[in-house]
Amino acid sequence: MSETPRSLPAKTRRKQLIKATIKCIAKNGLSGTTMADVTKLAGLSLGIVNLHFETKEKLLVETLRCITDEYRNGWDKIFFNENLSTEEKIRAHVAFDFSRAIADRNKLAVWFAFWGETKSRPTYHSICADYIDEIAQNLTQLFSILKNEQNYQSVDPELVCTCYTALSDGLWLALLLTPKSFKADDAKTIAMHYLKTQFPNNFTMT
Amino acid sequence: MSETPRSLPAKTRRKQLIKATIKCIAKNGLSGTTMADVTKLAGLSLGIVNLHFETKEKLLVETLRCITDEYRNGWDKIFFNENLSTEEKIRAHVAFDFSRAIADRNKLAVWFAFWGETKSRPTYHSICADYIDEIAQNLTQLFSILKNEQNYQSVDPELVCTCYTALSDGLWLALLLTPKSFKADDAKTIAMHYLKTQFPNNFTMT
DNA sequence: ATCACAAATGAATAACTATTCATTCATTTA
DNA sequence: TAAATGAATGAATAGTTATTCATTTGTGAT
Repeated sequence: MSETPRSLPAKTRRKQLIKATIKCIAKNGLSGTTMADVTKLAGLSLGIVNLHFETKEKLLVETLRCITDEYRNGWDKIFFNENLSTEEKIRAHVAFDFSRAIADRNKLAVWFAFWGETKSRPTYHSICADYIDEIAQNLTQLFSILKNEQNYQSVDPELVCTCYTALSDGLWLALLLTPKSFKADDAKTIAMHYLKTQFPNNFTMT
Repeated sequence: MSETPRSLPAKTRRKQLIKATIKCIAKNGLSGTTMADVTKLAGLSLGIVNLHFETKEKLLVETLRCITDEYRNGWDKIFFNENLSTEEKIRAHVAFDFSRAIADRNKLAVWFAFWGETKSRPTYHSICADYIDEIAQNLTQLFSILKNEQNYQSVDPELVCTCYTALSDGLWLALLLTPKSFKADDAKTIAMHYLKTQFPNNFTMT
């Protein structure tokens, strides 16, 4: 019998509850997410969240941290991969932004749910501010290196970074709001279209 | 004495309550917005929302409709202004997107709060889907006209519209998340930077 | 087998919040 | 000026939901 054991390592349980929270936020919104919903979705008992996270608020914070960490880790793997050229790293970054794992509609709903609350919740805000800054620095650096390697005269790496990042966030919104007519591949095409305008020698050919 | 009269036309009261709701969502988030907060912010009594909107949910829906209408109306004024050239209309659109009235941080918080819930609330979703479609059609048309007027060979108006729209949404997010280091003027610069890549003859000079 | 321990349960509780509606109050009408 | 009207009030109510904790249950040690 491979029944789920009643007792499980704390880390596994926490992960299980966070996964249920993501599903629940996507399904009911942040304001409609209750402890009863989350625990039912996880197939566990009502009291379990308080056992593993103390409060609902802490569960939510850990959920946000989970998806920001996932994004940051994926991005680090690309940035610090010695086998990739600068161009390949940028390509990999775009592919990552619109991959199954990241551009998943449930997770997108969670991102936007928390973004909508950053103004009122300093904790959410600082978790977001953290990774945003780190990734902006790394991405700017990649654009800067590519500019020098390939002698692009008029490119402003910092501006291109801000522009690409905003574009990517906005494309995520389109994936969330109009999933029927707009797919991850369309988003990727548009992101590459922008990069082509800045680095025609690198991103024009497939 | 110019005290606020105790009794006021229903429309005025409704507007007053919607304004308070916007402030409240910005201050406390959608999940932290209570009837008590909204009415206190409006300087009115607890029961008044139910008197004018029946339920909290209906107040929220009208709040969303209020900001989408404001956006749509502003945009219509530009699009149907016979005194503006196509280029001027596009310029005016960018200026509008990052104007005081639209790129206001309270209102941005409201946009994102509702976007974060569209997946779970069909009503919110359909209100958004509505205006998105209309504006996309109009904006695509402007790009298409400009392309033909000025003989831009390789421009794809629909793609440019999707790209500009996503970029603009993403820049709004940046204004919401990093208000200290990123201002409306920076956002405008970046939006124009993108348009320059597509229509260098029109948007390169100030 | 038995015991001891830790994890999990879920009924009960406490806290919160939307909604109701009898009453108050300002304005208008006669 | 008095009566009628209906907008506004806010205490009371009803419903919802986070949290607690006494009890149950599975697991590993002896």
